[in-house]
Amino acid sequence: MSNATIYDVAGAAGVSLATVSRVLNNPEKVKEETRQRVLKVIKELGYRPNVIARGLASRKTTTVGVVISDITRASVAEMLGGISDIAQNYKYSIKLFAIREDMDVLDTLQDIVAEQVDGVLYLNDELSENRVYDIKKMFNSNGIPFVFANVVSDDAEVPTVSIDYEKAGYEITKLMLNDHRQNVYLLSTARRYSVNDKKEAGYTRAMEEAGLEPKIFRTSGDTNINRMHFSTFFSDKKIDGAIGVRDSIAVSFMNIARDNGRLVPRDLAIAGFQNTKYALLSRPTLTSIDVPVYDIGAVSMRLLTKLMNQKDVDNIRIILPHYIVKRQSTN
Amino acid sequence: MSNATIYDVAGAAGVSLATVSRVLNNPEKVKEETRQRVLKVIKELGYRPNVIARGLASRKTTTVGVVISDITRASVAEMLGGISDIAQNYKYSIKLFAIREDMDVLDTLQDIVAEQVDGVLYLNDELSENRVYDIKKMFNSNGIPFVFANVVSDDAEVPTVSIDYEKAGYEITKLMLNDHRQNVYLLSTARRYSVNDKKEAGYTRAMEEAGLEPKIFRTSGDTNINRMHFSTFFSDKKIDGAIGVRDSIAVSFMNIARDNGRLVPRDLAIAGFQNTKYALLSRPTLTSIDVPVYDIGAVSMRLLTKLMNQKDVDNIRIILPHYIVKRQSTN
DNA sequence: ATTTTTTTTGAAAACGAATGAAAATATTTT
DNA sequence: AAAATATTTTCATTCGTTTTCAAAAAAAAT
Repeated sequence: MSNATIYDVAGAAGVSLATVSRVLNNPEKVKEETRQRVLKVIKELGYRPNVIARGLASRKTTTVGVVISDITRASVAEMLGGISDIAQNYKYSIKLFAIREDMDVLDTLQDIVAEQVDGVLYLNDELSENRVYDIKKMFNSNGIPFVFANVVSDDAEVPTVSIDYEKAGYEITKLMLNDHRQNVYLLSTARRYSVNDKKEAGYTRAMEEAGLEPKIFRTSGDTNINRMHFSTFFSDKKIDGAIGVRDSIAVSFMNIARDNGRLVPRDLAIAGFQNTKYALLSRPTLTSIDVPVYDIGAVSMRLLTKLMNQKDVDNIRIILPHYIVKRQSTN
Repeated sequence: MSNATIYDVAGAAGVSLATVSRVLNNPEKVKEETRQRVLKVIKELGYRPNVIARGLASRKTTTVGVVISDITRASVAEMLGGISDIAQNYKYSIKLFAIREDMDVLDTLQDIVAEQVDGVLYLNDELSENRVYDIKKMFNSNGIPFVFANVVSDDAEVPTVSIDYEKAGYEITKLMLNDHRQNVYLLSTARRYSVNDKKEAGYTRAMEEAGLEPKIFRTSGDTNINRMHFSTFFSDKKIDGAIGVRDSIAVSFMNIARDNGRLVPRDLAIAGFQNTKYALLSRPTLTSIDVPVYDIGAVSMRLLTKLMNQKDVDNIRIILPHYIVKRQSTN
């Protein structure tokens, strides 16, 4: 049990605990000589300050709460990777809070507040504008800094980090239209939320500019259900282009199209969003919008540290660049 | 700022803070009538006990540390899903600790100890037996319960949850041999660690039983490097079966085999490990060993809660069942 | 109506560190 | 060498809970 406390260190070094505390937190305030002595004892005893006690006394836990819904999704995991790397640089710990469908979100957030985290990172692209507003209000009233990662919101006071999804939707649609495709579908999700709304907006803008009717098909995320839904496409619809709001949707659509005898990309161009490994491992490989998920995580975390340290931040709404990775599934 | 403390509650309810504390922690010890009164005030004030202060006083944080290396890997993320669900049931919070290549593991673990977590879950299938031993020693000397998830170790005192990888390796190899394949390769990783050692052992046993020479090919995890390495296979080697220690390895090998004109499964049978989404989204779909990753996470967490609560646990080495999911890449 | 037993409450001491004010020591100025 | 000033260290309090011990109140037994 190497449970040396600050008292043990103080005793062994022949100083008061205040001095030990200062060696750790304000080293410049203690004389070089005593500092070295204390440092030596600290090393000998293998002392590490009890993070909980420190948290109580200083009212800072150097811990950030990260709120996620489905960690299983590749993008979430990768974002977490970015967060974790930066958090480590700034010596913050990460507490994970998974929000399940059946839970009262605001109530859970209250719990997070009780956990005394110094700030919160909210990862969830499936948020509606109303939800964002509620969450903002709740954290503000508790004085807890927060950042939304990969969320878009029209509220200029909400700190967010994401890409310009409208533009991305526009560009990828444009890519197909320039290739003389006439029947380009957007495969979106059944549930509505702001990120996908933007993609849809961009898609719609491109279609309308070209004098074409936008055709949005909504599906659940589930792969098996998709198979059923998608099959209907190939009986009569003369589809020649499809954009999935996620790579996994695009890939499973592509597989089913090929099962139905369509040649990709000759008969049918397909593209996805997110540029995950699916896009790379599929055959043909999938054209996809590269969303810098890792960076979104990293940048959010960096923004959050600034907010936590009261630095006046010039820009709380960060848009990162995206680009289209062209692969075999489009011309 | 809804920062009601236990004092505020005590004051408003006209009782001492000890009573309020009891209402929360030993409700049966306080008279029904006062309990209701206190509970009412708690609700009115929106009081939630400060988790940090509680942690200091009780020396329990109801927090578990989860140690991971690469969260990006699908299996890790899914395991985390299982952990998170169970942790929530038992009201434990999760603190995430990512260990990077360049870090001193033992030193990091000391930090985790300083964080006062009640227990630790170590997720990492890439551990050597020595490492496991060091980690065990370190946690034992600090009296912190721990469980290794998806790790195999020969040390009977180390709590682990995993599947029988040796058996799985044997079975999947057997599947190919029964199909009269003669040149079955195992595609393993360059770095050695116990989980893959077991897979290799199972593969080797099956091959030797059949009087065939085991052929293990070691590759890095990187997809691009794989491409180079794998290509050499198709110039002269008369390979007719391949087992990847991960789905992603198997899929990328399969893609390259097809690029080289091999027909799967006619010329070449392929199988993977883990049964991830890759296996499902690849064409042909990939035969794979289903490792119940979510369950491994969930069961580890449950085992850990038992250990944290000093319950005498009958079995600290849990083997979960696996099964082979046969798909198009094998006959 | 006492006394005894049981239940319910409160006062006060932890828990381990941070911190502002005061004391001690060292340094500079005169 | 004393006074003034600056630096370093210690003292005492605080953070918001849990928990022990003892006192008070209520219930049961006489």
